[in-house]
Amino acid sequence: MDLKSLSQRLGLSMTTVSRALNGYEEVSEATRTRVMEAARENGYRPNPVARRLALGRAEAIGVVIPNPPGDFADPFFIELLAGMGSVFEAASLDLIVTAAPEGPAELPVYRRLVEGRRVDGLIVGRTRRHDERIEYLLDRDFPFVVHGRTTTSRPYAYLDMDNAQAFVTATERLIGLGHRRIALINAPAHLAFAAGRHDGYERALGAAAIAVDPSLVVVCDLSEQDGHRIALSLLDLPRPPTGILCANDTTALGAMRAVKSRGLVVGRDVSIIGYDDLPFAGHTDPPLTTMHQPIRPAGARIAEMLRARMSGTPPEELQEVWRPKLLLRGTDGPCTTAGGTAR
Amino acid sequence: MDLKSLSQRLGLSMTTVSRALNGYEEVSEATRTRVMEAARENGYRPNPVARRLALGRAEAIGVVIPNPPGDFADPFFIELLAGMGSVFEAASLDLIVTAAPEGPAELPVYRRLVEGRRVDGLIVGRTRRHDERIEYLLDRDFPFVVHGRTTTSRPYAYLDMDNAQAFVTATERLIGLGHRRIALINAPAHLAFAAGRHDGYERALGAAAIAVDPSLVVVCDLSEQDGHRIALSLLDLPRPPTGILCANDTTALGAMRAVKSRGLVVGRDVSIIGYDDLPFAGHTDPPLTTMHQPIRPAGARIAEMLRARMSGTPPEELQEVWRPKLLLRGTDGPCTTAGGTAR
DNA sequence: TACTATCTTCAAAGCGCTTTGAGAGTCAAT
DNA sequence: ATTGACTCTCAAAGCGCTTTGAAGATAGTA
Repeated sequence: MDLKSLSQRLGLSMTTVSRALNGYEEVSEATRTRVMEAARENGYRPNPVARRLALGRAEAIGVVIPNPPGDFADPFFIELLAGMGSVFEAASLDLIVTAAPEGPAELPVYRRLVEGRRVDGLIVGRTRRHDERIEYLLDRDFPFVVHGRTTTSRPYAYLDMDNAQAFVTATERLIGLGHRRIALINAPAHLAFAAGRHDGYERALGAAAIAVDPSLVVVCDLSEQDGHRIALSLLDLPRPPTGILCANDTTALGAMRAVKSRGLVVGRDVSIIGYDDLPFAGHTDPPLTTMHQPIRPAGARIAEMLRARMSGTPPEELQEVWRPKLLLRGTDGPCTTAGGTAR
Repeated sequence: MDLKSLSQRLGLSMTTVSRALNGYEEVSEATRTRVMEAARENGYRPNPVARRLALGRAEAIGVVIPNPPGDFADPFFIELLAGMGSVFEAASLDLIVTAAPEGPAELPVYRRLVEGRRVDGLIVGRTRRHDERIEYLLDRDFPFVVHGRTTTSRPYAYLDMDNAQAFVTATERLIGLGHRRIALINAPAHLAFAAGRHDGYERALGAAAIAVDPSLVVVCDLSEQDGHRIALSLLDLPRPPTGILCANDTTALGAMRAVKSRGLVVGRDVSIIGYDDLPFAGHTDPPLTTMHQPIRPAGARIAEMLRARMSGTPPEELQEVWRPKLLLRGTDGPCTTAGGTAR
């Protein structure tokens, strides 16, 4: 059933039927209801492709999921997708998902989407401190929303977590528990959120008049293995930390394994705080104290922001920072070591 | 740069340029290279929407991710997406992702994709024993590939894991370690793979002449919580099991927690085997023995199968069953209890 | 030279929708 | 009656591509 046969059946022109269906003023109420009814009865669905051609829009949104070639892709991405999905579905926008590894193959994927007119808007995730994807999109004045933040002089729309605040909170928690030697296992410096976390960590230490010990600040590739390796090296320090802040839950898992393998007890000898609150976090042994962020709502909000951006809202009005919440579970505890050193 | 201006610039008709670009025979080699070159120089990309309208295809594939309203969506789905992504990208097919919870809202999402001509093919996951999505697609003769299997009299394309074989293997492993009281925490019966797993379990027990004890076969909703609850009830049995086979790794996590909370040691007092090999599985304490399946390659293969199906390969030729591998880690061990009972 | 066979190229007709610019019909005011 | 102001409806022109059916150019044969 296409527009033509529907309008013939109704004895109306295609124009009138199309207008009735799309809510134009110039159609009388009577004809409109008549048309709507007939459309429903005949199961008429406008051909989206024809519609797009006429409108000159793609009626689609693009997301590129960053998948490290070897690793598992970040599981939280699917939650973000689910959150966005509901909003786009309601707006009958298609959500086009592509996978690309970080690196030289990444930008071409974005170009294909943008220059090939396959999408009307993009969502950018796993943001880097300097991010050429964002520069590219800004250059072309293409609508997009970033999950995270980057460094650029031009305004852009984003929804970010307050990483600095999160790590102030986490650090303060450990300080409040009596810890003085607190390590930070951070993400690689090129990722945007790493800087904020480092800031928060130093700020909280400063406020408590604790000197920053550079040997306690280390970078990890976000894998469990690397978290394990790095935590071991921290524990082998002459004066090892009694608390460890981790870049994410996966890293925290590795750190826990390291602590246990040294015969120490997590949450007693060494406190650990993660970040993300992945599904497994409540179920480790002991359950992981971590920073929780509402991922699905964030996805939904990002989708709404993108819709606003696409209909002309200036990027300055589309900038939000959400605060993760500290979720106390079992891996943090009072510092039990005199002098603030484990063992 | 559109086809018209490109052909004008070349002094050729749109027909010839279009044909040259799309590899038709009727164009001389000389013109073809001339056209190709000009297209590249001018950065010409055919408008996909116009192309689709003319061709009458959507050039897109649909996937619906099943997201339980409350829970985290299954993390392995993103791996499947990543696997499919590369294949579709190469074929320049768009991958359209929608989220829908299992239930009454699910089929309408499929109908919208199919009847709204938004996709040329679909991938169906989280297959149910009786699956109305599959019946619907078969009724309409719409191309699709199933991840899993279902019960229907009509042939359809699928890639499934050999669940029966997997659970034969897992069960035999425990039997080989001396276990006699082996529990099965299975998935809800309406999910397709549950039956196969139950079969495999019983088959292996039968082969070892061990009677099936119905009180050792229980159903779980696949969450950690439920796995924990059910494992506790198993351990409270008059004659508790010494080995537990779990429907998935998440359930296994819950079971491990239950065992520990009873003061028992996982892998010594009670052996546990999971299924999926999720990223965390190697990093639990002790590391989880589980069944591994190559998810990303499976996604890629499913994508290829769908392309074949869309170009006419009969479904009978597109049916594959892959064998998961048993990954021995630390949660299985010899039965230490005389009489085959824990404690 | 005329005529057919073969190779290249083209103009024009869709694909199914939206939208422009204009034409009918209605009614109150002149 | 005439005019103007609305209200409702329509035919036709795109949107940018593919493809059909036909024609022009070139070469081969009689």
